[in-house]
Amino acid sequence: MTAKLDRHAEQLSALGHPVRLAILRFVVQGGPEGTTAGDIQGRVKMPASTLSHHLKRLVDAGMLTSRGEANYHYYAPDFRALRMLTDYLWEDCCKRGGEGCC
Amino acid sequence: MTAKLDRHAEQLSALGHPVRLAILRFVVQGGPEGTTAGDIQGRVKMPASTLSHHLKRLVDAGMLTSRGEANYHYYAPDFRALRMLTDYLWEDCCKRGGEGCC
DNA sequence: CACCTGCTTCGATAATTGTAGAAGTAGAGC
DNA sequence: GCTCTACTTCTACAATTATCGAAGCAGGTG
Repeated sequence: MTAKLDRHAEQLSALGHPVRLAILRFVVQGGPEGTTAGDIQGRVKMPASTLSHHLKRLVDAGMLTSRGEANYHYYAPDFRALRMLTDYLWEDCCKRGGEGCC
Repeated sequence: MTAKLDRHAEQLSALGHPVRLAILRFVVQGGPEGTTAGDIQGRVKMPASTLSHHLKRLVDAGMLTSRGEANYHYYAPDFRALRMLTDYLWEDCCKRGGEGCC
């Protein structure tokens, strides 16, 4: 019970940084095929080491998956995880009274 | 453009802590009337000062609104902000190619 | 008008997170 | 097998965030 909450908090925390949120959106917009680290760097403009740290955080949180192909690294969104996360926020909305909210 | 991203990152960051996520869900489940700080404390079990700090963070991020009535403080969810936030994550999904994801 | 309740604000300390240069690695090409 | 590209990992320092006791404050109540 708490485990699920902690996991979702970790995911939200991973998204709770301007650079990582920009990365996630860019990768989401790029679709299931994935986007290379280089393309992401071209978008967010920062040292590779810093970018890599942020990408690792997103992968660890389960928001992105990564796959290496030749010497490129592709990052793809985990749509299922993202959907579960957004749904979680609305779960049991107003069950303790009230209405007309969701 | 970046302002909106920064704002949403701030909101996600506010939700990215187990205690605050638990608070938000509890308040969301409590409906539009709001939930008192005392009721929230009964749920999350922690010193009042720490709780108050977390509540302030959620209000500052615009996820909750607060209202004082007698000597109780009511916290209510900002459903509009929450909806905009969850929608934002999916905005322009796959517009750079790919399909079958959203 | 003391004084109690229900919370917030202050202040200090501990813990986590962000940043980026330098060094390391895996694969492609000559 | 050297070298270049495309990243990642290491390391260290800076900045932010979390926690909670103590003090403060705005209503109510006797």
